[in-house]
Amino acid sequence: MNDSPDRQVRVRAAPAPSGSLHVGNVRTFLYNWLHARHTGGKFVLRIEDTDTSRFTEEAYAAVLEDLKWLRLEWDEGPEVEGPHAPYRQSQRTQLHVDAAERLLSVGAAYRCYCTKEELEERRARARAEGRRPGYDGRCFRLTDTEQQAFEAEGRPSTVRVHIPDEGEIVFEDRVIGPVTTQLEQIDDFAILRSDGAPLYHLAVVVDDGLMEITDVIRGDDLLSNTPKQILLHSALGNPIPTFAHLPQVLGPDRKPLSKRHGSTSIADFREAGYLEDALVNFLALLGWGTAEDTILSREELISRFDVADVHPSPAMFDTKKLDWMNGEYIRLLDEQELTRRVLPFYANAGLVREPLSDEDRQKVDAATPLIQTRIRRLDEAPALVRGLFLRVEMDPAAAAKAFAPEHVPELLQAAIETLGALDPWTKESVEAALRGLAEERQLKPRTAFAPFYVAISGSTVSAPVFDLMTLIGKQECLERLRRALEACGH
RNA sequence: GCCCCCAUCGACCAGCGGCCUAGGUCACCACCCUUUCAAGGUGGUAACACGGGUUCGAAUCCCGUUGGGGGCACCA
Repeated sequence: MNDSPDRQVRVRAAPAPSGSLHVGNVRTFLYNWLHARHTGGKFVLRIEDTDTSRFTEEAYAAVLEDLKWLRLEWDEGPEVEGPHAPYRQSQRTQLHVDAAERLLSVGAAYRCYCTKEELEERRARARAEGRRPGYDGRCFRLTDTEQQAFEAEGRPSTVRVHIPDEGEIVFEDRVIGPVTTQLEQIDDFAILRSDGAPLYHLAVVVDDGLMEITDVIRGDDLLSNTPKQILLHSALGNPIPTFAHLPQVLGPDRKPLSKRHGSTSIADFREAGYLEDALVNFLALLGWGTAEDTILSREELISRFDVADVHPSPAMFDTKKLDWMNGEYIRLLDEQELTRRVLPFYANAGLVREPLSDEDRQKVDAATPLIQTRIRRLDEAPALVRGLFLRVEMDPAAAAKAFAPEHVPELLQAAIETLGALDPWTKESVEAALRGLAEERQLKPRTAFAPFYVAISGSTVSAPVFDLMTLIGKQECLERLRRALEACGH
């Protein structure tokens, strides 16, 4: 637990905006959010957009949109602001540069005049000789006269922090456990580019310090770099935050989840008809969980979550389980809400056009209970009720199978006659009529009704056919049955 | 190459020295229910990577091996 009485928990999410968020990053943000809510702390959103060549305003907007959709609301950050504004790293460079100057003035950092080419060449050589390819610290050993000479010739310089060769740095990671690093493994890394721009580690540490971040929860790709950041924090006189490194989220091939595994962005999942609560529930359980329960509300997640319980081993993103869980959440929705959510999918599939006509409105409402137990994703809904809105083509394979039995033409003919005379046209009367026909012919329901599914829905994967027929109306049903009869070869 | 991290059913989680003949969930299989498809119900298959220790006792602690992942940038 981190409910240390002396300071309120402050965590942050620090996305580099490159478009819609990757689900792996979302899990990291979710854990931060859960930790903040669980401890009654603050969740800060800081956008790490320092590499201006890579980040666009659209990408930035997409990040905020994703977080809002997931309802991972932030207490400080863009739009809501707060005492540590600005919350976009690109607007904080002066702060970072000032910190670098301070490190320079106290001798914790020094200027390095090595060129990129020199460094690359030395790195390549080190690798070839089996040595660690980091910086060898030679500019730290520059004499004053050598340095003045470089300055006089106007040679550009980066700023590096000096790391002692001896000693070790130990920190207690809340998911990994104690982590020890020998200082000889850490090179004098750069904190300012030769054009004066601050580098990642500097920016993170300065901002985490200024924003009084107490608990850093992030991906374990930063685990090996954490000692560097601890060193920087100390050099800057910051309190050292606690760290929790989350293992990677894996794809089905056990490789880190990436675009080549297909959909990985929140936008993709939203468009496929996943519900935000299902995604949150599912992601929360990737790397953390309880023994018995899997469907957990946000409140339950918040009260049970503890970073210390997070698995140190990587977890695979299992779409099958997500689909199941999403289906559970769809069934939890009330009909009105589900209707509201599937409507865009109907429109997108060309079944209806907004604003809805009265007739379509009625059909859309009536369709909801028919699809609710039949879909796992919202985008599966249109296929089940296409026949409700359109005179759909009959699926050739389904038709071939359903119309093959010898009794089918006669059955369809009888149905056309019986239904043609049916009054009133209600679900009960339609069902009774068709069941009657099946019984007279001693047909089992499943074989008897297959032709009707194909005739009305175009397929045997469909919402229940009696409901559809009732909603479609007598005349249209008769039309489709006649069409089916013709397709049988009559 | 060097350093660091990880290792329970196919997947996610439970297990934190005896309650384990290893539990739950997804997936899978079978059966039931059923107008198709689902949903629902019942049951089932299935795992402690390997090898050494420590201990009366190990899935649980330690060490190796193997296998995965990450880091070693004037990227973030």
